[in-house]
Amino acid sequence: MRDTDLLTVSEVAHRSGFAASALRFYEREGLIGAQRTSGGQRRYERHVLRRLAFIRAARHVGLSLDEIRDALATLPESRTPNKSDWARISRSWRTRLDEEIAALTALRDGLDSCIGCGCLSLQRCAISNPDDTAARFGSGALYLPKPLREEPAKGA
Amino acid sequence: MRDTDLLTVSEVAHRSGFAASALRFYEREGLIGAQRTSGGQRRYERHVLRRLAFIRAARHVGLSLDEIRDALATLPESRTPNKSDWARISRSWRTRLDEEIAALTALRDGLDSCIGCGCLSLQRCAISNPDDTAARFGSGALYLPKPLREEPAKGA
DNA sequence: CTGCAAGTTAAAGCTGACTTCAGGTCAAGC
DNA sequence: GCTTGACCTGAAGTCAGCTTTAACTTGCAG
Repeated sequence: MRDTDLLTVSEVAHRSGFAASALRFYEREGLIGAQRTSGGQRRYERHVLRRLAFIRAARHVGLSLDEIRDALATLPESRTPNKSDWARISRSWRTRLDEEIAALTALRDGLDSCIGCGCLSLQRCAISNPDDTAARFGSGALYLPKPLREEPAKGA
Repeated sequence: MRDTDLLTVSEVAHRSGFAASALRFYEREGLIGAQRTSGGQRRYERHVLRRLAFIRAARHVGLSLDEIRDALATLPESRTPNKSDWARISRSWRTRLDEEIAALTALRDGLDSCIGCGCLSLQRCAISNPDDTAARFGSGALYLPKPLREEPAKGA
């Protein structure tokens, strides 16, 4: 019973909530690492769970895997990352979320006035104008709660 | 100079801000329609611009093309949609945006406490826990402002 | 030592919202 | 009538973030 402190793929999958295929994908993408048995099977150190927790949190906040990889790369390699490392690395998410909330709030408020006038004018409407500040968008993959996706408001 | 009131693909593309390829795509998907010349080229009626403005606004709010098609299908076919038609159809976006804002705010507040403790625990952290209410996410394609996507906060 | 669940790989597939390409046609100014 | 730019179609490509598949190997309980 040696290597009791190493975890198999299915153990990590179960404890992290990620599918085994996602773990392999993350490894290929350089987000996590793993040791191998003599036979070539993956064996994970326990700290990978914290890394995966970070990845999940970051995905929720809306970071791409590229951004997450960059963030993880700033962790010290010489020692096990501690609480303040994780705190530092996730502190800037605050700003990001604030900005996202502000953008959505601005959109909502613009919508209110648009509903009032019923315009949706390409020239004047802040929401539909492709050149408007509020309309210069990319396709961020922000994760939204299921309810918002599965019960699309009928009638709009 | 007949059919002066009909628009070509490039005119609609320029005035709506959508690429010509997107207009053809939207037509295939049943979101917009077009007349044809004897030679088979598209000629758009002016009201397609309002429809496209609606589509753009809806995309910004985060609706999928499926949802947009459903919404457009509720417009009257017998007459040209008026302001109150467009207002009705976009009113429910308010609720949707409110929910999205609430979800992000909850996430941000949870993040604050997580930064405080530096935990990111799979068992306890509201942000990284895969089973947590706040963590049951789908992959909504909410459009985020470019700045948020192009200047990923360094260090996280 | 055997049986079989769990693991391995590379490669292909999926979703959504489009864009790009190849190969050909149309329309309008001169 | 000719030239040229705008337009046509169907099919394939793109991107992210994974999942699925096929064919094969490992590792551990009995």
